[in-house]
Amino acid sequence: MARRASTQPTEGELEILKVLWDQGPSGLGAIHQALKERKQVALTTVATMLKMMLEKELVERLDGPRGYLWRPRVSRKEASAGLVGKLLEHVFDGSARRLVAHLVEEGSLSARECEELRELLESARTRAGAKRKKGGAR
Amino acid sequence: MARRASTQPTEGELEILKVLWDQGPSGLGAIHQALKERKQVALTTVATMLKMMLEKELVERLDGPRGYLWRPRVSRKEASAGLVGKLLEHVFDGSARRLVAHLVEEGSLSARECEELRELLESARTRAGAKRKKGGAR
DNA sequence: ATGTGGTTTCTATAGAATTAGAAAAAATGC
DNA sequence: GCATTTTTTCTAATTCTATAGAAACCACAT
Repeated sequence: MARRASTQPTEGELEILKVLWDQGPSGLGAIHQALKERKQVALTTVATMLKMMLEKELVERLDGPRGYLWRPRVSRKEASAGLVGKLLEHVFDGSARRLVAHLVEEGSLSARECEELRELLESARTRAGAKRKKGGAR
Repeated sequence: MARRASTQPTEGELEILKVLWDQGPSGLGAIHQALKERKQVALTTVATMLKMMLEKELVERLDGPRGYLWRPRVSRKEASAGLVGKLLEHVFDGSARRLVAHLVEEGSLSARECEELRELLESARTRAGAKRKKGGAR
């Protein structure tokens, strides 16, 4: 009668990872400082979350000058893959095309971004079919 | 010492919404049936979730032939917007362009899909700047 | 009218996530 | 060395989510 034993970062954990991705290995204080900008949160809360993330192997600790430095063990890319995958699977029926279409419709892309992406897709198109690592329709 | 009072669908709720979006207003039995295809789950579990979703106003009930018919109160589009928004915000720093770039890099798009998207972006590019509803950089 | 079968409500458990106080431990400043 | 600050650990309350049994409810066929 329980739930998943996820290794995926939760939303809160993601916030911390984002800080670490952005500013590199940081001490508790620095992490707390960065988070406070966006949301009021106690120092010990951050500490507790880091501890949990350590168990989930989302971060590791390095001996730093003052206590530990916390470093992500998952890359932004890896975390993204998991989250995007879930989104695709649950909402867009596995169709990345539909996801992009959604972004376009929602106006999330500026004209310039559309342009950039067209170019990106242009070059990807020629490479696709060869590179192909695992999930064509993930 | 509490948490948000979210109105966002959870993963489980999303599964139910997905069923409702796909097959329209349905009775409990039909929903349960559809869900069972993917995961073993008890009928009462589905019923309880529907009840919670009712409180969150994610669904509404219509008097049907046998009990209620359950109907989504959020469109696929709305739910998508929320989820994609969160993903963008937390992982891609609000850059939809980076999200698409991620999809391309991950090989989530087939050559044909790239082609389709290029066309889609082509036409969007010309319209963008005029239409623009709210979140250019969401 | 009564049993049958699906539906709904009530109740409860348990794990995950979020939050943070208290206190211990460690480093730092003087 | 000792006070101060920072970090870490311990503990715990609260909420959310997922799960489902038990029982009440209701339509309806015979």
